[in-house]
Formats: sequence, structure tokens, C-alpha cells
Amino acid sequence: MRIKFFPLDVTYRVVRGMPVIHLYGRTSEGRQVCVADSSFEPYFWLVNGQREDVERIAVQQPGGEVRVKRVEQHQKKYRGSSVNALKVFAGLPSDVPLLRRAASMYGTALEADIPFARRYLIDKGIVPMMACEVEGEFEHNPSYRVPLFRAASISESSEEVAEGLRIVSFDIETHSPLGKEIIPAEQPIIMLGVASGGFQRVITWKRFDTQLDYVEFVDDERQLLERFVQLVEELQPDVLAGYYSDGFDFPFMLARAARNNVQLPIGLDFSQPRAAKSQVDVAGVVHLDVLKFIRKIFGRYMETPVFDLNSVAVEILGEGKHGIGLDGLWNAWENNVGLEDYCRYNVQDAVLTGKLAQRLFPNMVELVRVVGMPLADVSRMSFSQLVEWYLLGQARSFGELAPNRPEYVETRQRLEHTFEGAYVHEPTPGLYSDVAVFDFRSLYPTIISAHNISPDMLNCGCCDQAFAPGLKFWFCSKRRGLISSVIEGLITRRMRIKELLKSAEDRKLLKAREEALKTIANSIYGYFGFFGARWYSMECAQSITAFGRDYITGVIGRAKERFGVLYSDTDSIFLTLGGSGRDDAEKFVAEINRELPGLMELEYQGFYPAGLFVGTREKGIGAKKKYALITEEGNIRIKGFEAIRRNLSPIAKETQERVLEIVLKERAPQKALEYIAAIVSAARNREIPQGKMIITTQLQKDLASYDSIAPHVAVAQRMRQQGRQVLVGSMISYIVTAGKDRIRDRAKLPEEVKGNDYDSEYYINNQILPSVERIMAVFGIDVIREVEPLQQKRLDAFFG
DNA sequence: TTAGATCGGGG
DNA sequence: GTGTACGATCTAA
Repeated sequence: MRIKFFPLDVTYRVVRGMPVIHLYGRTSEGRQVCVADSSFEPYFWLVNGQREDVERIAVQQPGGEVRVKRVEQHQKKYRGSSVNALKVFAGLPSDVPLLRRAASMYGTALEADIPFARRYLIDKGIVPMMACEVEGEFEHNPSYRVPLFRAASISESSEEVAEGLRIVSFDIETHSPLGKEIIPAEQPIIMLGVASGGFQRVITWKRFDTQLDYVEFVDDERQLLERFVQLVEELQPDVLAGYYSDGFDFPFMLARAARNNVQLPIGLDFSQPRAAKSQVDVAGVVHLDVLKFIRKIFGRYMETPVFDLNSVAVEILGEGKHGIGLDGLWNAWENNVGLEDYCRYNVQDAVLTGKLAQRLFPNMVELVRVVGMPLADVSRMSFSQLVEWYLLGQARSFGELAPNRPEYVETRQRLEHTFEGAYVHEPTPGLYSDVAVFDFRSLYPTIISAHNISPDMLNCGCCDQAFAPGLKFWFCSKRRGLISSVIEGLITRRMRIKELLKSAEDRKLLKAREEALKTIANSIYGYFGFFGARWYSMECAQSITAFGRDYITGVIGRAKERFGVLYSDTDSIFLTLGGSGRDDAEKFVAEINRELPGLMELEYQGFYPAGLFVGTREKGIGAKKKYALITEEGNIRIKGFEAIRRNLSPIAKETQERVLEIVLKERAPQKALEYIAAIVSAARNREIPQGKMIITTQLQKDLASYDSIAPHVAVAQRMRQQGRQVLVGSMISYIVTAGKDRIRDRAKLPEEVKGNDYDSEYYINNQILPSVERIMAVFGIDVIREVEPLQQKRLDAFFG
């Protein structure tokens, strides 16, 4: 019979001396199954070797002799040349490293370190989570929790994505004294929370009166663990999500299970979670450690610098933890008081983890679609790994053999290499009119595509030496390289999706798809320069920035003929149009674009009636990445200024924004100065409401680990003493009050401050004036000196 | 200043 | 598992 099937997890198992691939997943009818495929053999490649030598290889092992099973001859490509490659088959995946070592005497062994299950996906064209058709028969087998489907044949994946997968999230609380070492051997698990959709459950083993319907009591820790296994059986998750469950929840549970002499057979083959180096796998189920994905990939696109559950949930879900912290849990458990609150806490962590998994799921699935590897792996990959596994899949369809990963010496050599980066045209501080901004759309990816930048095309022997700008090497202009073609595919796919997005009703999925393609395309430049990369190429990385500098300086040179050039960084350019109109800017862009090769495109990003560039502390130099623009509608766009940072009081932010507005809209620096003077005076007379004096700073690390006690740390310490929840990543708000003590002793919680009793001078000198200092300096105005006389007059009056 | 060590997240 | 992190920040020399 034939089934339509969405594979989620892929492993293999040795049955009667033969490796059998196991694909776990759901059928189109929503049934969980395990598809077993015995038709795939382990192998690796050998180039520059003789068939007769390889066929004779025999490695003596304690378990017996390991031999090459058979050898095939193929025509492949390697580093841009056609090669005779021997496909060397082994009996078992674990034989491959042994045979590789032996075979290395006769040639260059390639692709000998690709895990068997991943090799299978690549070679069969199967993409996890995408539909494939399997021909075969169901078979009853008591070794599995799900029906076994023995595959006779399997198709490549289609474009159809799995839907309606069940995500179950979980979280444990342990009996560990807070702030001290966590010791799994000594400290039991006291609560376990599970959530899935609307389902919520907390298992705990001390009884107390409660109205909470999701709390379930058992007798001891052992029963708690057994109940967890039952719950997983009942809920049948496709995805089991935790937060730092690779590093904490699962390892802790495994340690406690061992101590209690119980098994945790939650795998679909009744196996326990398997703890590898820094990853825990559950057979047949996608174990998702939400933190891993955030730390490695998604965190790049986030604001928060700390990735604890609370901060991440606040930013992604707009909803954080509420209620108590864990400070009192140890005592509560010892004395069995107030445990209900901790059950709420526990279930909340499981629920938030589940919501995060749900929210990030489309992004992860789209990465799976592009990269072609299982979700459990993709969700743990770094940018370079995503690129590498994507390329490994693509290389096969190009008939290209992958280079090996670098060995130690090679790695060290690579680490010593540095090269020239992007071009920056530093701005001259000043206020400018009629600012036009252009930028290259996906500069580096389009350069890679347009100039065929690919290691296999480097210094070809077949065409003229058309050097990369200022460099001594060139790329082939007759054939297409692997990586340049692949990136062109990514760019054009992304362009099509962006087109669809314009008219799409349901944008979420397309957006995730577009972001996944962008993520991979944008990572390839960095990948070329990454020391651990298979397709590492200093020449490629160098050429990309060289072309980038060449293009942007080319545009700058052309622009100078007609406009004033204000600023440029990597792929963007800011011009002042002067006497010429905006039509000229449009003509200019069109002109440039007519000459740009391939998919390269300069975009007219916007027109701004005025723009301000400020200086750095050293006089005369313009600050990079720091400017303010005003749109025709009168909206101000600020980049790099303090106003968009957090630890500035509202009054300082407002003053900075208003000053920028006066300067950009009215071009009246003198008026701005008067405004500043008025604010300073109002602050001094305590006419500004204290609410505008609140400084908010995020706690970057655990409270105990601060050495220098900044004001916000002192406030956080007092909050904790009052029994309030203070977590890493918590936003701490305070007001500096008047007095003579150290600042940190005068920092008070806003609700502790009455009657605008703030330290005016502190706010004037440390918040308000510094926030406008560099803006006014552009006009030759030294705010501190100009506002000083006011202060001086007061002092004169006092002493006079 | 540099090289080497530790940490993140979790309780 | 035919394999494994990595980049920032602190500490000691």
C-alpha cells in the first residue's frame, strides 16, 4: 500500500548487521508511524585513488575484520575540476571512519563524516516536514509505540508542509537552595509542569489544599517521573519543547530517574531521552530547546541582550512572568507553605515555553524547508551550520563533492588571516538640506551572484584574468560556480515571495519563508570567512568586500559630479541634493542601475528635507551610524542616538527629541538652546513631574554576581530584600533623589519618591545636557557653557 | 596587554 | 554518532 507521510525525526538502527533508516512522523491522516527503510548503504568518496587498492582494504578490529563492501566509479566535480571518484561502500555507518583512515593512504577521502541519517535525507531528496509518498506494508512490532511501515520505495519530498503538529511543553522545579550549586544527585524534582494548547498540568508530591484544577498529586518523585512518561504517552507530542531542556530539564530528569531506579521510556521505540554532548534526543519526537534556537539564530533579530525566559517572553509574546520568583521555593517546600503559588509559577513557565515554541515554529519550519535537515537539528544550528548543511544538500544536486572540514593546523592558519572590510565615508558634522538616501539591495549576496564568487570558480584556467578590484585573483566567467548559483536561487526565490507578500492576506507564513531565505543568503559571506567552514575561502570573502567597496565608491564618485556626498557605510549612501531636484536623484539611480550587473540594484530608499550628522568627542570627525533625518511628513528618524537607548530618563529623551525636531524642522539652533535652558530651569525648580525622571536599566546578570554596585543594582538589591521578584533581565526603574550620599544610596523606587524630590543637578548634568550636547556642538554651541551662566547667576545671588 | 578560563540558560 | 558550540566577558599572568 501507499501512504503520504511527513517525516519529523530520522535515525537508524542496526538490525541483524544491517543499518535500517527509521523515519518517524505523521501520515496525511494524522497517524503517528515509523517508516523503516533498509535500502540505504553507508559510503564515502575517494578521489585520486586506485580501485584495486581500495577493494583490498581490510581493517582488523576487536569485533572482527572490517572490509570495503564494494566500490563504484563515478564522474564528479571537486573544487571546480572534473574528477574520477570512487564511491566506497561500507557495511555499517560506524565502519566508515575506519575505512576512511585506511583509504586515506591511497587518495583523498571526502564526505566521510556525514551522519548516516543526514546522508539518507540528502541522497533521497527527502526534506523533513514535507510530504513524501511511501510504498510498503504495515507491520505489527511490539518494539515500537507506533505502527511500523516497512518501506519498499520512497519518493522525494513535495512542496506540501506538515500541518497541525502537536507541541507539548514542559518545565521542572527542583529542590535547590537558590544561589547555591545545583546538584542533581542530591536535589529532587518537586514539580513538573506540562502544557499543550489548552491543556495544563502540574505534578507535585507534597499535598496541600488547592482550588487549582491543574495540580495533580503523587506520592513521591519516582511517581512524578512515571506520571510524566504517562502524560507523554497520552498527549502524543510531535514536538516536545523546553527552555534550556538540553542543559537542564532533561539531564536533571535523567539523573533523578537513575537515582530512583525508574526508566523514562518516552521515545517511540521505548528508548529513554539520549543525552549527547550538548543535545538531548527523543526517538521519534522532535525535542526542541527553545533557548537554543533563540541563542543561536533568533536572538540576532531581538532587542534583549539576555535570553532568560522572562525577557524573551516579554519581547516575543508581549507577556512575561508574573507573580513570585523562586526565592522562597526552598523554604516553601521544606515547610509545605505557599506551594500553590509555586505551582502557578511552574505551569506558567511551561505555558510560556509552549507559546514561544508555537510562535517561533513557522520560522523554524521554513529553515527546515530551506536547509533540508530535521527540525531538532536545524533549531540548534548556528548560522554557519545552516549554510553548510544547505550547501551539502545543494552540492549533491550539482554533482560537486564537498571539501573536508579543516584539521587543527589548517584551522590555526585560517584564524590568523584578516582582510579589509567595508568602505565607510565619514560624515562631516552638520545640518544638511534635501537629503536623499540610497542603498544596495542585498549587496553581498548580489555581488556573489553577479561576479560568480565561488571557491570552485577561483583562478580558473579557462578565461582571462579579470581580477577582483585591487586583488590578484579572478573568478571564471564561462561556467557558473556552486555557491554563486545557489545564492542566485535564494535571491530570486526571495524576490518572488516578496512580490507575493504585497497582495497576500495571510502574511505570516510568507514572511517566515522570506526571512529564512534571507537568513541563509546573508550568512554566506560570513561563512566564506568562517575558520571552520568546508567551503572556507579567504579569496571569496576578500573579493566580496573588495567588490562592495568598488561599487559603493563608484556610486560616490558618480554622485559627487552632481550632489554633495554626506555619508556612506558599506551599502548605503547619503547625498544632499543641493540645487538639483528629486527627479535628478531618481534619474541618478536609474542610470546606476542600468550599469549594474545581474541582480544588483541600487534602491532609492527615501528623501528627507533635512538631516543632521553629529560629531564624536574628538572634534571634526563625524560619528558613524549616528544621524537624524526628518521625513516630508514631519516624522523624525533617529539612528544611533541615545533617545532610542533605554537607560535615559523620559525627560532626557524628550528633550533630545524636541531639540532634534526644532533643529530639523525649524533650523533654529538658538531656539533649541532656549528650549534647553527652559527645561534646565524647570528641572531646577522641580516643575517637571518626577515620572519623567525615572531611569530604567536592565539587570544584565544575576544580582549576586555584580562587583560594582551601580544605582540600578542597589535598587534591585533592596527590591529583593522586600521579597520582590528580581530576575536577570528585569527592568529596574529608579529615581535619583536629592541629598549628599552616594548616588546609589539616593536611587529610589519611583513609588518611594514623593513631591518631586529628585536631584535636579544630577538630572541636568548627567541626563539632560549630555543628551543634547553633541547636537548643539554641530552649531558651535557648547550647551554646558551656555547654560552655565544661569547656574552662575543663582550662585552669585546666593553668595552675593 | 594578552592569553586562558568561564559562562550562558536552568533551580 | 560517518559530528558538535561559540562568542563575549572576566581573570590571571
